[in-house]
Amino acid sequence: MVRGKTVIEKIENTTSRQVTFSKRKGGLFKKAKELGVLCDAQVGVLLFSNTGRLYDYSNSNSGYAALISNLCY
Amino acid sequence: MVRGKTVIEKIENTTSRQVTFSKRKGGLFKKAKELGVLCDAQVGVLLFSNTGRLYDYSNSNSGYAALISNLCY
DNA sequence: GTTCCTATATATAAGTT
DNA sequence: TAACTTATATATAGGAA
Repeated sequence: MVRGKTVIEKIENTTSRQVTFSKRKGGLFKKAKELGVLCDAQVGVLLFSNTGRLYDYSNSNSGYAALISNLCY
Repeated sequence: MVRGKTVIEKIENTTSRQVTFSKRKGGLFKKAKELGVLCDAQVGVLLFSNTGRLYDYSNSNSGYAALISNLCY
């Protein structure tokens, strides 16, 4: 998005990929949080990095479980 | 973010809130998709609007269930 | 409820420390 | 590694249809 337009394809360089993951994870969670507040919505975001690590965000009063529960019933 | 800086608090006007929800939902899903491609990550996003409607995005090969499954085991 | 327009706010790639 | 900088790409508020 900046010094050179970003092409949306897998970043092959491991270091760059991890840096981008960290930055965009922060951006995505921020956007999710804003959407929840602005629109009075329940929001959940799940991420598994390609190293298998889990990251998540939720603004649900009852945590992620409540969101999942809504899915199932 | 444009004609007047947006304050992050609940939008009281119902019409405006729904329009913003629709627009930001699109933006959030797009960001989630980009993160998945750029960083080779599995991504899931769940949204419940305040009218109770469910929206979701996932790039998991096996669908959202696979992401949830990873959470549980 | 969606889609286009466009001025401006925001996110962020690459570089630097 | 992680944090800061900043130029630029991108998202988006408000308006209109």
